Amino acid sequence: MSTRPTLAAVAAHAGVSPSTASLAFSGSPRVTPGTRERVLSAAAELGYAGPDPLAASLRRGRSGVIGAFVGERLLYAFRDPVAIQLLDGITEVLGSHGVGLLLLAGDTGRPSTEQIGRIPLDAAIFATCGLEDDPALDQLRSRGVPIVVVEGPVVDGVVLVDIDDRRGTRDLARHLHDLGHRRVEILAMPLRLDGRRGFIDAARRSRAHYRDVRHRLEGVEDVFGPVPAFETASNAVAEGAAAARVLLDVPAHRRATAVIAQSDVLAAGVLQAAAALGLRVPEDVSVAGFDGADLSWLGATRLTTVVQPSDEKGRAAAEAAMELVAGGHPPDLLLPVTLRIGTTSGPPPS
Amino acid sequence: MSTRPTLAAVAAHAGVSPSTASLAFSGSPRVTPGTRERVLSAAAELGYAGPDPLAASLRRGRSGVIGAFVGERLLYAFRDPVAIQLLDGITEVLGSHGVGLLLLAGDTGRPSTEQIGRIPLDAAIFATCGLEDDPALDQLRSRGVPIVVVEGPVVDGVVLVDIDDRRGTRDLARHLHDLGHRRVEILAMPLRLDGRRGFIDAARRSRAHYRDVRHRLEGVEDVFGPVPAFETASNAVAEGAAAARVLLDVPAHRRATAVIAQSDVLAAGVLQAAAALGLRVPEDVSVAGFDGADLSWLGATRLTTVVQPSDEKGRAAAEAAMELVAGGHPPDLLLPVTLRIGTTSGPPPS
DNA sequence: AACGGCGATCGAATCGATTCGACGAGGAGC
DNA sequence: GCTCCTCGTCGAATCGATTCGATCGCCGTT
Repeated sequence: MSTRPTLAAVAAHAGVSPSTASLAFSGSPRVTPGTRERVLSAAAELGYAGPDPLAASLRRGRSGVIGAFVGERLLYAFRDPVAIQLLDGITEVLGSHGVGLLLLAGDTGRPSTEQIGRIPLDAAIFATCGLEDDPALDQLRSRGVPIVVVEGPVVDGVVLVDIDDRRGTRDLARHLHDLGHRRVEILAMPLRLDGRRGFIDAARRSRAHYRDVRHRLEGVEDVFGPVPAFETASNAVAEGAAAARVLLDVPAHRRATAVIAQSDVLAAGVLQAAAALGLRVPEDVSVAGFDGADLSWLGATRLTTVVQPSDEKGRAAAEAAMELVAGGHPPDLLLPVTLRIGTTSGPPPS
Repeated sequence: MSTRPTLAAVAAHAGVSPSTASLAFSGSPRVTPGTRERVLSAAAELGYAGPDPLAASLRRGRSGVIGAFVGERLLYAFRDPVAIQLLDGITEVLGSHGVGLLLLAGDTGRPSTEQIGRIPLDAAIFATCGLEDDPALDQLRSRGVPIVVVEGPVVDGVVLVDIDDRRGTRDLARHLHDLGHRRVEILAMPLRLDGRRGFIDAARRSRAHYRDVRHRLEGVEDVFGPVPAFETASNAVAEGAAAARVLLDVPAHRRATAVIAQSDVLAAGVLQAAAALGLRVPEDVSVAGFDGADLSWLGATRLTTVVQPSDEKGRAAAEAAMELVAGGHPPDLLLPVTLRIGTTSGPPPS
């Protein structure tokens, strides 16, 4: 009893050949109901729970597992509402195909490199990590694993699922400009994960690791021209609040009339900081975000933001991955975003 | 070029046998540095990225993948700070072993049942789902996949990682009792996922799906005896707030002097509702939670709660799983919890 | 010089299923 | 009644690496 029965054993017990037994388990119509029945009951007698997935995978050349790389540490990704919706969209599609989602920490050195070599992946989705030079990406490519990248770099042979970050922020900036704002500041997500905070200069900007962050800067500049941008160390409410205290705690005549946060999470921090400083939103300062995340805990306040289809992004990425696995050539995708005007933007103080 | 090179091809190219090539790749000390070098450069020439994980897995009998079942839908699990910390603890340990984490939606019918049969798992961790009668559990057991259950049922041959829910709530209840409270109410997490809300009666309670919820009821009753308990439909802030409005929006003489929420998330909802109703905490009503989650967005308020080591729970579960895979027999585990008294509990109004 | 020992390399079996082409029997058509 | 076709079943090759035990050669020893 130390060893589990194999398909061959079941076949022998049922008095059929292994091939027939295999057909029976795969539910092929080429096998007689009676025979199938015999095989199944033989399996039941022997306590055989079905073909070994490992062996089947080897033969088929597919493991039924798709890897998702989420930034740096999983914990951070889990805290990001957008990443979560993205993952949810991915699992939704993969689940319906009977494919499992393997979580991998991207943007990091040793562990994942080793993992990638040992874990059978049918395809990989780079979900929320910059990767201009990710070793994991190269390794997977040389292994021939199909890859889908969400908001990542344009790489040959890799399917890209993107959203129109630049256009979205441009629309948002125009909205603020139309309201009369002329002095705005940007609260930026990290350009790379080195824990740095502070105003972004040209040198720093050129070392940006994340494409979406850059695009969201550019969108604002399309309307306002050069604008001061303050980089946060991570995309978190507390980070946004801390940065906003720096930006807003200055005399009114030098204060920006609008703060454009690059994410709703950061914007929530700005709202918190503004309240703490006794500034009214939008009377004293307008606040805008990006993502269209669920911020119901803000109460009656509805954030002016750019809504992106996070879950749709996940579904699209997963579907592209499935198509790649099937041997297809899905096209790159650019998903639209829409401006949603809430209660946090208004005319600048006169 | 349509087909990738195999280890055998590399071996031939390097002028060694496949076995030696394999040894070279696995970094065995039994192979001469010179030979290894020759094999590696042959691999580089042929564009061979290393042994196929699928084939290696079959031979080894291990896939390097461990499955984590999280309740119902991943999206909900992702919203739960405890579940997230748990997953983070799991990934931390698995990552250090070079093992991947496969996310699976438990507590659901079709898709996972099918997935389980097709995906090679070395072990499974049931993370946050009740499963008195989960078909996935049975299926995995009959397949011989080692299983670790976090706060799940006691099943023969399954390792249990648990926390002392009952003792924790008991300590908390005693704290409130010592303060003078005599009329308390419980705000409970769902007993099962059928979307039901309302006071829990005996019939409902007997159909409970989740053990931790039951234990947290019992802990309170150990001190106060029978106590009204209001069940929420899901563990979310908004749910807690909605339920708290029902519990608190009554004349003061009929109102509970303390609300014991079964999670910090629910407790946050209670605080929200109390504020909306104009009730001061803890002067008008004391509020307590469970988990010790990060609620820094509450500001200065520090919730009285029972702190559980969520990440430690994850690490312990993952380590137990690794030990099972290695053929060991890790013991069941009961992790301690500690009462943390914050600013939300005080004497009852006189 | 012969022998023993040791370490590097090789052969061959194995992991467990899938699948393609072949084969045989039974039924339909002429 | 004979042939042809079809449907169900079987054999055997294959997926790609790992690993145990055997082999072969080299070096040190007496």
